[in-house]
Amino acid sequence: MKIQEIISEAIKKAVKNQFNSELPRVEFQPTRKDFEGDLTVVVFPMLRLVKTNPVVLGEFIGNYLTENVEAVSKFNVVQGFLNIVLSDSFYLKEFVQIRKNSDYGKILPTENSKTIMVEYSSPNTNKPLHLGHVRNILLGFSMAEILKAAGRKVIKTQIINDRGIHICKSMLAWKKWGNNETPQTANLKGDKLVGNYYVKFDQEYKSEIEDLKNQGKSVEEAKQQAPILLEAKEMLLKWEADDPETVALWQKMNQWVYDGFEETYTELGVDFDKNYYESNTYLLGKNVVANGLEKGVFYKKEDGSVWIDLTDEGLDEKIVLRADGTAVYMTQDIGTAIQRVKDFHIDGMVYTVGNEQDYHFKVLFLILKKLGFAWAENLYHLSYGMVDLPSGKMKSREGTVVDADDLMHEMIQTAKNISEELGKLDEFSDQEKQSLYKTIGLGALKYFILKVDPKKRILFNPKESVDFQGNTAPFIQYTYARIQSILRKVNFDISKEIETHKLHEKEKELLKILLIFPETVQQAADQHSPALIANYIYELVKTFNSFYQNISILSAETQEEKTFRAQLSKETAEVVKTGFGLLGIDVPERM
RNA sequence: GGCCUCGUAGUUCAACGGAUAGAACAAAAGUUUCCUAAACUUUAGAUCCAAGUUCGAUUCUUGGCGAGGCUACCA
Repeated sequence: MKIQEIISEAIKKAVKNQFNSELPRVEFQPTRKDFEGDLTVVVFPMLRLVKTNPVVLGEFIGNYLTENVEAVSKFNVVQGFLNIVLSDSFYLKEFVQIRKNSDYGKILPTENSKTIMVEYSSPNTNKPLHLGHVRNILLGFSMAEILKAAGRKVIKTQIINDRGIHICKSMLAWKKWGNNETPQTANLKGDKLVGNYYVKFDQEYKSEIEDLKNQGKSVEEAKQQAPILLEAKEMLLKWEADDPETVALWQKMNQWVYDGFEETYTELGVDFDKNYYESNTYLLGKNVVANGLEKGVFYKKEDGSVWIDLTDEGLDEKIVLRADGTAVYMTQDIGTAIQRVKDFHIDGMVYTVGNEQDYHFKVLFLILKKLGFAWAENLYHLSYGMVDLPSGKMKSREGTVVDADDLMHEMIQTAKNISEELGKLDEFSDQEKQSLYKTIGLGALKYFILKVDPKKRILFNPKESVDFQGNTAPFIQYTYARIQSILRKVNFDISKEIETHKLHEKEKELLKILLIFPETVQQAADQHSPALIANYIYELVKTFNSFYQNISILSAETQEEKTFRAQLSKETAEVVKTGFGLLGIDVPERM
């Protein structure tokens, strides 16, 4: 049982005996640094039930705890705050438990564990991945890892947006001007190649619009009548009619894109258990709408379109099927969700999608609830803010996007430049250096993005944002590497358990943080926030550095002290590694 | 117009309704015969405004102001 629970039970019992009132719960918080103590009980909330003043009640509880709970060694009361000091032996015992547990911080899934599907990335196949996708991918992947660590079974998925007019645009441009170019002949990643033709289409389209305007057409007319657009629409019809030539081209070009994406995913260190393709799912959901119509969840308008009325929930009416009977985005998402539950028997889903779709997911979840699916209670939209540039909003057509691959290369290059400047890695082989630059550069990128609360927008300055000092991955990685170095030099037996030891202030500080790691993982899972893990790891590392700088292992007076400090260092490194693993960030053994 | 999110040091980020609002970068000062100075230790600096609820509000409610998003029979 956790110490909070033990103390909480004891307090409830004491208050009941003394004042005859039942406390609903006891509130704890870590004691602030300026006061003596480890754990603080807030007495104020109890005063509603127990008529006395906070100091008296605090003293009473404090005395009771010191006498009846072994782990409590002393206490003090400041205003309405009861500060409890826990005994060194309590901490030492807890530490032994941590060391015994090789999966510290993780809960292993059992038969009864919930299965959660995490969707992320979900790209279009007409252009390469960019910075916005990077935030999405990192968040989704990290969330999947955190949920796993919190004892859930996880299936990672992406839905690939592989059909529609936008794909036809790049196909058409390639057909017209591509000269049968391939990624091999062009020596270009497939997604880049296809993306270039999408841009090419847009240029032609714009110039045609200009021509038409000069011929006296209005802007609206020009946009709709541009020959190249009409041609693209025609192509979409052919695709929908299964025209063999069109489908073959579509398959060929999409495959180029998939190969390109795969490279980027591998470089980022993420993967998927299952891919869904929109070309397979875009017809799903129509029969669900029909059923819902029978049940009265939806209603039909005169023109034949089907709607749901959500005005009772403070939302609008929303269309779920067009007048011509074809599906809209919502129809598809309803169908896909149901399909996924069928495929994997999942209990819930996390959708990693930008916050411009907050409304869409609110409606989607509500519809699924109204349709009566039990799992609809466990849907979560992991919504995140835009990634802005100092120059303004990213627009793919205006070339202001930061390409994911370019960005990663730039980060690795920056890591290289800084390392060379400092001359830190001169002894390493070229291969080791390359691998380190990657670990550091990509770590910096991932950490920079994940440490921020997902729902906040990020201002990303490619040049200045990546700092190799302070609250950054390189700082943490460096500390990890240093600990490994310390441990290599320690030549005594650190497997021996320390039973009694007077804890140094710095040791205790570090130990306290180590103890809350499992809680932090659970919280991060519950709140869907990798940022909690990132900030926890930073706090841990900072505390370690202070510990390490102020009390030396080797100059410790007794063998016990040396051993204990080495153990603390080792455990810190383990937790950093585990925590960073949840963020998808590597740690180097040396740097 | 309606709905949603955000607003904290010069900058980038923290803070289950709790004590004197924490860090980092940038600025100023210091610490290396001692396990990696990419470190550590100091100093200075902030809750958009106004009411309300509360023993207590950065946090909750209401009203302003500011930034962004959504408000398609696109996905």
